[in-house]
Amino acid sequence: MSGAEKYRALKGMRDVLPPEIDLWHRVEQTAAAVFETYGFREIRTPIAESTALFTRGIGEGTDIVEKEMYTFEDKGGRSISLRPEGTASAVRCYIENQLHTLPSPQKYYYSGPMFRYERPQSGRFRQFYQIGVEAFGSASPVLDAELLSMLRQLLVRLGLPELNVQINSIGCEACRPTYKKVLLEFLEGSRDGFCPDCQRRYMSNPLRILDCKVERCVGLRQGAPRITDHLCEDCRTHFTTLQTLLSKLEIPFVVNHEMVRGLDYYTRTAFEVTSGNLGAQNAVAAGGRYDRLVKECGGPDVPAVGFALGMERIAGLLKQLSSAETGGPMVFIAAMGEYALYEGLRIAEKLRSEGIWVETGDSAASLKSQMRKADRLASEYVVILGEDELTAGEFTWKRLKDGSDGRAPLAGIGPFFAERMVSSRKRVNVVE
RNA sequence: GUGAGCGUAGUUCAAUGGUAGAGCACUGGAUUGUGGUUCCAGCCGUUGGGGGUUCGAGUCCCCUCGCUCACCCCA
Repeated sequence: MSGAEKYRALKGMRDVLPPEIDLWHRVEQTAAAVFETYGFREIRTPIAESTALFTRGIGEGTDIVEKEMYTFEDKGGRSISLRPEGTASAVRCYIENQLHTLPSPQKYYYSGPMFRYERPQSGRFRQFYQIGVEAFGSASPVLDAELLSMLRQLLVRLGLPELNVQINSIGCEACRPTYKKVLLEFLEGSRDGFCPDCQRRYMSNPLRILDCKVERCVGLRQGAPRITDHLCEDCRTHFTTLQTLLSKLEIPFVVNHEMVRGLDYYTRTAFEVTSGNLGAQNAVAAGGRYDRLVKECGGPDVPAVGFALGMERIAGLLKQLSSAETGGPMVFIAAMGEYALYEGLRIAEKLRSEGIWVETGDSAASLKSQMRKADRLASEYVVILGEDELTAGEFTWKRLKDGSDGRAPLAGIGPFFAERMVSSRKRVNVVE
C-alpha cells in the first residue's frame, strides 16, 4: 500500500497465514477423515497438464477454457495449462493408471490449488483451493446419494449443517436435446425481451437462461417447461431414486429446476451447496455426474460422479462462526543470569521432546520485560529460573490466566506440565 | 473483458486549498525478582506513482498502478 514494497503477491493470489491457516487445517483434516470412512483415498496429481486435456475435458466453448486458463508454452514448445479445476486431471489419472481394472467404483479425493485468470472479487481468486472427490465406475444413484451423504457429513462435522443443498437433473445425451428444443420454443416469443446476455445464451447455451438473475428474465421465463418433466425414462428413474434415497437418509435438499451447471461435461445429477453469508459468490461446493467424460477423454466407457468444495469459501464461513482462535505456548521460561539461561535451555529441550510448546525469554532482559513478553505471547505458564530456584533445585511457576503461582522441584518439571497440558488445553480467544 | 468505490504511519482513521495529526500496535522505563490495568518516554510518513491548475495541493483536474465490490462466469 505504501508503495515502498517492491514485490507483492500477484493479483488474485494471496498468502494464508495464522490464524486463518488453522481453519484450513481443520477443513482438510475433517474432509480426509470423513472421506476415508466412505472408502475414498487420496490422490495427488500435477497442477499442470497439457492444455488439450482441459479443452477437451471441460469443453471448448466454456468460459474457463475460452478466457480463464493460465496457458503457456514450455521449452519444448508444448502447450501447458495450470489446472482450472480438478476433475479433468483426476479423469486423466484414472485412465492413465488404468484404474478401471480395479473393482468399481473407484473413489478418490484430492486437494490443492486451482488457477483461473478471472477478475478477483469477494470469494474469488486466481489461485484458489479446492477439495474434490471423484467416484468412477458406477451409474447407480446410490453412488450419487453416497456422495451427497458424505458431503453433508462433512458440513455437519465442520459445524455448517444449515447450508442449502440443491439438486437437479440435467438429463443425458438422449433427452437434453429434446428438452432444449421445447425450451427454445417456449422462449421464442419473448426472445427480444431478455437481457443481452440471455439473447446470446439463446443461441449458445439456452439452459443457462434458466438461472439468469436479471429480473425481467426471471419474469419472462415464468412457466417455462421443466427439464425434469422431459427426462428420458432412465434419467427420470435415476433422479427419482436419488431423491428417495436422500429422503431415506434424511439429507435435506431442495430440487431447483433452474440450476444448471456451467461445465459441459455434466450429465443427470447436478448439485450445489450455497450459503447466504458469502456475498455474490455463494457456492461452497458443487458437483454432479459426468457419465461421458472418461470415454471422451480417451478412456473406457465409465460413468462417474464427483464434487468440489471451495476452500476459501468454507474457511470464510468458519471464520464467521468466530471460531478463529489462536493459542500461545504452554510454557514460557524466564531465566535470569547466565547459569539460569543454560538450565532454562536444557529444560526447554526436555519439555519440547515431550511434545510441549516452550518459548524462552531473553535472560539479559529484566524479569518484568520477560513477563510482559510471556503475556503477549499468550503463554499459559511462566517458569521463572533464578539464583534462588537453582540453588534449591526448584522452579517458580506462574499461571498467567489466573495469577496463581508456586514452586516445585525441578526434577519433576516434565510431569508437572504434562499433567496440566491435558486439563488446561490453553486456547486464547483473539479478536479476528 | 465491463462497471462502480477507495488509496494518508505497521494498523484503524483525522486534517473549510494554507505548518500532515490521533488512537491502537511496537520498544523502553516507573529503585535492583513477577505480566495484563495505569502513567511517562521513544519510534512511525517521499499522503500509491507521475503530470497539471494554483502564490500554495493530502484536498481540485488528467494519466497510471494497486486494492475492493459487482457483472460475466464460477468453488
